[in-house]
Amino acid sequence: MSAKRLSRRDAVLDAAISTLAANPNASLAEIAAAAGIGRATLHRYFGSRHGLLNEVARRALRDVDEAAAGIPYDDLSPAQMLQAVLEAVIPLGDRYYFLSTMAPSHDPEIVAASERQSRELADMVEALKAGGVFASDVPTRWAATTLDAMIWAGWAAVGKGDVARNDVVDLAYRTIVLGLGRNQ
Amino acid sequence: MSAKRLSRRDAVLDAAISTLAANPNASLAEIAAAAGIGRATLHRYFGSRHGLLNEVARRALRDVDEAAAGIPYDDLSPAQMLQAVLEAVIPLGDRYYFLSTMAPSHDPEIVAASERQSRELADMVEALKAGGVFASDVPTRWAATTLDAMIWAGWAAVGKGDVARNDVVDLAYRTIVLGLGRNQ
DNA sequence: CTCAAATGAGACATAGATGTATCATTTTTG
DNA sequence: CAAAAATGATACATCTATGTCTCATTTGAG
Repeated sequence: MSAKRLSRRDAVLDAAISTLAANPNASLAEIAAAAGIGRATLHRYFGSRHGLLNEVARRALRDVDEAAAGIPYDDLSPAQMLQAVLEAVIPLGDRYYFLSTMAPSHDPEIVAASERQSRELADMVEALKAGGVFASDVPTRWAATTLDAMIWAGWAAVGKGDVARNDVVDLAYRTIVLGLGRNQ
Repeated sequence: MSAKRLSRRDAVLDAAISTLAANPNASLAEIAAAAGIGRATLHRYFGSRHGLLNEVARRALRDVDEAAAGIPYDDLSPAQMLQAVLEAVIPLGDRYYFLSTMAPSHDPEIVAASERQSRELADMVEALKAGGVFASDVPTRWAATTLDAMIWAGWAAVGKGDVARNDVVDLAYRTIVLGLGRNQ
């Protein structure tokens, strides 16, 4: 049963992320209802609201890590790498949103992992600059800000129905590459 | 006294927007403390939390309208118009954030005003396309999404200290114009 | 199939937020 | 200055969310 229970846990965490992304004030009762389980079971799984938020944050961090780890960086040009990252990460826009707005900032482990991911994003920006994809005079922090914003905005636009799911990566890619690239 | 009281009301609304932008779950006690007034006075002014959120939304809509109204559209090229809009609106990023995430969606007047502002943004995108600033093959909804995202991201980046206040408009302008522009 | 584990539903106590009322004090108005 | 209005502090009742517990029922393992 442990395997099944694990997958159920994951499903509950998924529902929690969706619900919280739609309404950051969602109560545990709403989250439990969205997950299709009883409120008592939610407490059995995660103890407290704090425990739930903690696990959601860890799950979000892990999802982003796994998506990034699946990219064959060595076989790709810098531009292809950017495209692959967008392809992998835009569907995780709700994770991004959760981490940047309501992640528990008390847990040092979560803070450390968030900072590591920010650092990795900055490293990618530097690589894109070195590879000539981004202009060298664009500040790295601004480029990273823009990437984050496009990832979340792309995900949100799909959710609102403003952009087709199959178009969003190309649109975001084009906007980023031209917007931060060297204007030849 | 009415003038003074009005300005005080405005100051309280300002504090409420700041506090709520930092923490959407902020209690009325926190908001009152941030505004430097007693919790009872907050109730005297706005009745209930719902009433406060309502007034904050109206204030945010009005601020954006006023900022937009101060722009001399007729004397500006399309590109200058975009720059002027960014200059006027990025400092209102917290208003934007509030309106897009926690505005009361029950009040038809607020919903209507929000929709009108979205329409005006879309109209500006069309004007920028017609003026050759934006590429004609960029979907209008995506361009509007990108503008919104850059406004909020720019404001947030200044708040986090990632970008200098005096740089953010130029950075956002460049990123938008190149990102959505015709790649010549 | 049988039994142990897990679950859902509900009761319950508690804590925090909200809304109302009161009163002494301060501020504004005339 | 004197009256009126507004404010802050406080007390109070209420409501909601949270966390714990129990028990009948369901589910899964052996």
